[in-house]
Formats: sequence, C-alpha cells, structure tokens
Amino acid sequence: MSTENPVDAPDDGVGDRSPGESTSTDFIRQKIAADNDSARFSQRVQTRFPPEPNGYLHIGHAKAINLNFSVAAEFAGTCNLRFDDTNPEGEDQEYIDGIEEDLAWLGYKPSGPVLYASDYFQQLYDWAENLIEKGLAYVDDQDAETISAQRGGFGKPGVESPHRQRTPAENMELFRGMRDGLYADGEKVLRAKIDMQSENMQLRDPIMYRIKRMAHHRTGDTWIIYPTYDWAHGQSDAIEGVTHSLCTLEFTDNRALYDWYLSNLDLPHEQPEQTEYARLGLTYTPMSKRVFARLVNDGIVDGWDDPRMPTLRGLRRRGYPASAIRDFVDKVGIARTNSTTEIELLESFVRTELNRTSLRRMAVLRPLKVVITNWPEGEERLLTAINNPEDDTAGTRTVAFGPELWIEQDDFKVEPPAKYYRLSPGREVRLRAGFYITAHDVETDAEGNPTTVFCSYDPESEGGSTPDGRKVKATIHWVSAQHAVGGTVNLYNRLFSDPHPGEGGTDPLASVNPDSRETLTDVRLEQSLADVEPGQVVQFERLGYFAVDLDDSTVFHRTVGLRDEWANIQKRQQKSQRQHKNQGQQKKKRSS
RNA sequence: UCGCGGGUAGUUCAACUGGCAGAACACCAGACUUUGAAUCUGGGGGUUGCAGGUUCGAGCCCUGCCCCGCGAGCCA
Repeated sequence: MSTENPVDAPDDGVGDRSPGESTSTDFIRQKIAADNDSARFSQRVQTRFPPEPNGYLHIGHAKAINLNFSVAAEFAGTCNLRFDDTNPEGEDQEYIDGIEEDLAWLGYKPSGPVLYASDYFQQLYDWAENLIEKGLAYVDDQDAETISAQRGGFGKPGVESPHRQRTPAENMELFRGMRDGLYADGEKVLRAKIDMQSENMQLRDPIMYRIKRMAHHRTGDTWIIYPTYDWAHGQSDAIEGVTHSLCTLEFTDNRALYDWYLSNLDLPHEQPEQTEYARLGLTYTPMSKRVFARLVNDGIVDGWDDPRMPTLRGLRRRGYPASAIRDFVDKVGIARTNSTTEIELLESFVRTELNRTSLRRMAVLRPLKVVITNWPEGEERLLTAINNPEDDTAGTRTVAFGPELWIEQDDFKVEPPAKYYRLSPGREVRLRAGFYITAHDVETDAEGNPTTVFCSYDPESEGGSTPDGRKVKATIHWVSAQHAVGGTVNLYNRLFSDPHPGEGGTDPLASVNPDSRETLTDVRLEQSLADVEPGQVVQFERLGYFAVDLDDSTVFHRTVGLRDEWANIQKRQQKSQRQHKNQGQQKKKRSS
C-alpha cells in the first residue's frame, strides 16, 4: 500500500495492492492496522531484521526478511538490518558480509544504514547502572551451575541468591569491577532482580551481563563484559525506534522480560512491542544453523554454498530465483501454528518462474548414438529452434544437424513397455526442431544394451511436420554428434531421505541421503551452451532447469526437474504389478 | 509436574469477527500440444482434535477433556 496515511485510507482491503506486494491479511498485519487505527506509535511502523552474524542465511530467514520488509512497505514504514552481535563467540565479519550479500540478492534493501547491537554497548552499560541504582539489578558471585540449580524447575520454586540483597552502592562497585577486568571470566554476572518464584522461567532473575575475555569482531578488546540477548534486544529496538518487533515463537516467554526491561528504562521512543509467529518448517529440510554447520564440517556437503544446502547461497548456486523464494515465503503466510510446508510448494514456485524466464536448450545426459542411414553424404544443416515458447521476445537460435546424433538412452527401447511411445524399432518419432525419424536396426553390446540405433529420416518433415499431416506420439531431444560440446552435470536428490529429519529426538544427520548428488561427466550439449553466463539458468528440454555454475561455466547444476508424467506412469505400473503379485500370493496362502 | 501457545482437505493458509467451510500446492481424469513440459477444463477429497452447552444459527462464544509445540544457557 502506498497510501500516505493508511488510517485515512478507505477500508478497501487488498484491492489496491500491486501484484508484487503481499496480499496477506495475517494476524500481524491486522494488528498493525489496528494499532494505526488507534493512533498507537503515532501511526508509525518500523520493523527490523536482526540476524546474529554467526552463520549464513537460510530459507527460514527468507520468511522473516519477507515479513519485516513487506510489512514495512505496506504500511509506508521502514525496516532496518541490525546485526545482533552481542556475543563474540562464533561471530565473524565474514558472516556480516555474507548476510548483506544474501539479503541484497534476495531483493531487499534496508531503509537506512546497517545497524549493530554492538554500537549500543555503552548505552546498554549506562542503562544497567540505572537499574542497579534503582535496586533492580545485582551482581551474583555464584557459578553457572549453582545459578541454574537455584532457578528451580517447571512447577518448582526458585531459590534466591545469597547476593540478592546487596546494596546499590555495593553492586555498582562490583559491576564496574567486572567491566574493568577485576574478575575472571565466569566469576561474576549481573542479574536482573525480578521474581525467583515466577511461573515464567525467563523472569527468575535473568543474566544481563557475563564476563568474557574475547575479542569482538567490531569492538575488539574494548569490552570484556557482554550483554545477553534479552538485555540487548528490546533496548536495541527502542534505541532505533522500532515499533513492531517481530520474532519467532520460541521467544514467546521472553516477551515478559522484554517488557519488564523496557518499562524500567527511560526510552527515547514509545516502547516497542514484540509479536511472535511460527518459524518456517520444510519437509526433507532441517532448519538449524547447528545442523548446517555439521554438514559443512563433516564434509557431507562442499560448503555453505553447496547447491544441496537450504542456505540462500546454496539455493542461489542451485539456480533458485530470488523471486521464487520470495513468492514462496509470502504464500506460506504468517500464523502461530507450528507447521511444516511441503517442499513441493517451493519447487512449484521455482518451476513457475523458470518456465516463464529460462531459455530452452538441448542437452543429452546419458548419450546413445543414432545414425541416420539415408542422410545425404557429407551434408550438414542448420535448423531453427525457439528459445522460449513462453516468451516471444526471446527469439530463436540455430542448431546444427548431421548424420550422427546423440539421444537420451531413456528415449529408446528395443522392447517398448506399455504406454511407452518414444523411439523403438519400427516406430517413428519427431526430433525436436528437426525431422521425423524411424528406427530400423540396433547394435547392442555383450549385455544386450543398445550402443547404436540406425534410423531413417523423412526429408519432408523438416521443421516438425509432414505434408501428409501424419502424427507422431513423441518428440525427443537430441544433439548433433559432430557439433556437440562436452560438459558436466550435477543431478541432485533430496539431501535428507526422511521428510522430517530429526523427528522424535533422533539425529537429523542419521537420515542424510548418501545419493544426494549424481555427477555426469559425459554429457553432450548443443553448441550454444558453450556460451552461457555464470549463474544463468536454462531449461534442458524435457529434462529440467539447470544452472550454470558460478565458477566453472562447463558445470551445470540441476535446479529442479520438469514434472514427469512418464515417470509417474512407470511408478504406478510398478505399484500395480506389486499389488497383483501380493494378491496372488495371498490367494495361494488362502487356498493352501 | 507448572506456565504459555496451537489444533480447519494430504500440506500450508483463508473464512470480512456468530450467517452457504474456500484457495494454492499435491493427487486423479480429460482437452490441447513440435517438451509425457507449459496451458485449459473438470474431479475426488472436511464429523473444523473430542464431548457437552448457549443460540433461530457455532470453525468462531462458554465448560470439560485429548493431542502437539515451546520454556529451567553466563546461546540467540
């Protein structure tokens, strides 16, 4: 919505949104609309995307990004990128750069400069002293184990720390000592003094600061005490003027703490409000940085940008268009229900986009030689092929044709099974953008596998039709043997074979699919495929969409296959055969 | 065990806040087709977790129960 003042806009629902914008009316958007109606936050809307720079972004983050940026755009608000870099452990400039790059690739631009929670360390420190002065925070000398034990449990009371009653003056001196390096790592912490009997564990005197002598990627050695997430997050929101702080469901219990901290501080803006929604779940896809790090470290994948990874870099390398990812996360919607979306939905958005935009090319992945026996000696032809039937402006290209061709092994059967209507002895098919050919003879190897198919062509069928108008049932792709160029193709299957990896407390890595990648080094490509851009995605006709590798333009990654009706037919045939067999066995059993 | 959140086609979400339960993807069938693709048409699919209650009328309100998720880091 581009209306300047959303409150005064007529209640026209989503009618005036442009096609690119979200048309959702989820509970968050409804809530923001209601806030605007009641003039809360002075009708201002500000969100933020707050990743910790300790890993790369994945498709789960895409949902959070889309939500925050789209909501801001729809309500004429702003959305910033803020790095939640409160804990130097595991954080690195490498990830900051990577996240900015991935965010830009996904198609989003922060409303202002990139922000860092670490820029607020001094303000956070000052606020901590304020809380100490008010008697709302204290220094605890106990170790982590003791503090944890005293916290109690669900339905069990907590125990107050013996240091809980220290005076503000005493706490102030100790806290400054923490900052100034008087104590060892872990020797002391600063805690909020809230309620050790609260039913909400987050409120049982949570830790605000810990001592950690570790260089921070941005503040270096300036600080040796670092704020925890809870002590930093709401305040960062408040400093920036965030109005709606959107996060995932696991932070629901933290909201009470978020509010407690902010209500005890003098804030420069209205107090922001946290709202939670469910994170993205995807079948066959664990969604955890921890698991991804193990895949990388154990060498199961080549890196964070391996095309099998659900990271944004991995998906980009695989050829997933950013717009398809955006459409997908938008379509999944925002709710509070824990859910797992079928990965087929994502793939359908990828196909829809690529079908619209990608050039058609011919490539033979598993080559079988075809010899045209009646082709005029020494002759060569250039045929015209359409680049994209979905896009007239994409034009045409020429493909060379000669006496020897490569076709797909799957496209020829000596004894065709039921409903198979590709090439077989005596049968005529059309070569895409070429001629009709009929198979006559086959040469086979010792095991009976075809090595060469001898065919005749109909000279009158150039362009794909004949004067007599006779029909053929199949059109197959091909590449001229004399003109083909070589290349490598990576075929990908699911990285995990279980639709819900790690379900029931099992190790997600236990269901890693050992056959997630198949590399074909002997593929035959039409000449034009020697001239492609890194990252470009083309459709290999009848096979699928393939992305040119970012570093090596002779390597193609299968982004996603085409829908394959023939494969479905075969599956059904096998299934019904098995059922017949089982029925036969059951009959035998019964009669015996 | 305690607290919080959640249960609507196979899946993800809608249902204008109490008024004929819909869409997309998936699945099935047909049409069309120089990609067994795409496109088009149609179809199967639901005891709205369960049991009561209020109401002319309940997916929505009330009561009880069941199931699932999250929460006891000096992680975020």
